[in-house]
Amino acid sequence: MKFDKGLVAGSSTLLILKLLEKEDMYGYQMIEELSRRSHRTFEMQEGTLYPLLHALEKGKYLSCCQQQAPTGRQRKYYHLTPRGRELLRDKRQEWEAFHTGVDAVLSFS
Amino acid sequence: MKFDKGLVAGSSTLLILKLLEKEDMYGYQMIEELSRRSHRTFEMQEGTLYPLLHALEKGKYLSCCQQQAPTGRQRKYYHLTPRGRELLRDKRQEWEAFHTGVDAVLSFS
DNA sequence: TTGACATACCTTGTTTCTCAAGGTATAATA
DNA sequence: TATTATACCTTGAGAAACAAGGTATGTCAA
Repeated sequence: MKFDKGLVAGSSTLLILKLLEKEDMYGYQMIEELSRRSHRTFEMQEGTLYPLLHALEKGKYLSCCQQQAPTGRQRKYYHLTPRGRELLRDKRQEWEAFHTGVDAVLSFS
Repeated sequence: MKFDKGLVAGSSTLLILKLLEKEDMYGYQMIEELSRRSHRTFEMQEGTLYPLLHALEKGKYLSCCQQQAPTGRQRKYYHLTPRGRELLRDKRQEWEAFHTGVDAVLSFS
């Protein structure tokens, strides 16, 4: 689905961090998983994901290690650092507050 | 509260249209009302609101008429057009879908 | 009366972010 | 052999918030 660019922008970090909460993943896999878990609601573009991953790595929220896949191809697996877990918690709270605020306005009559 | 710029961006149009659903308002009043109805969650900046109002007016989603306030001061009251009501409905649906998608990803375990 | 504050409108410049579009390279498949 | 899927990446255009600045009027206390 096509969303307002803004909504996507505000949530992409949260969504990616959440994906990595339980297991390490590589970029291509994240796009697949995000689509799957959201029931095809979110189809993140590569041009959105890769710069975001690089920024998160630079900020020490993610660490990265290159591994050989069973197929023989090279993959970059990203891992959530403790610092990244904190950010996930913060972003989650931010989302809750935001979501509550919007619904309060929408339900006003 | 301070939010990720993106989330604000994605919802500002929806929130403003919703404010005007039941009554006409002027810019300054919208900022107050939005803050009140969201329980101080959203403090929209004037630099965000005024360009947005102008864009919505240009797109015929809002109409505007200047009126003299009881205080003697000039105010620009904005009114939701039928076209604006359609946009409100669409933006509302977009928000529902988005919100459902995010929660689906966040509740995945 | 004068200074501060609230009301009410507006614009500019910076920054940040998505995404379309393009690129590279390898493995699998037809 | 050609195409598709996988897997990574960058560039450039466009959109939008917001800090910071501006103008002007009305109210109110010292």
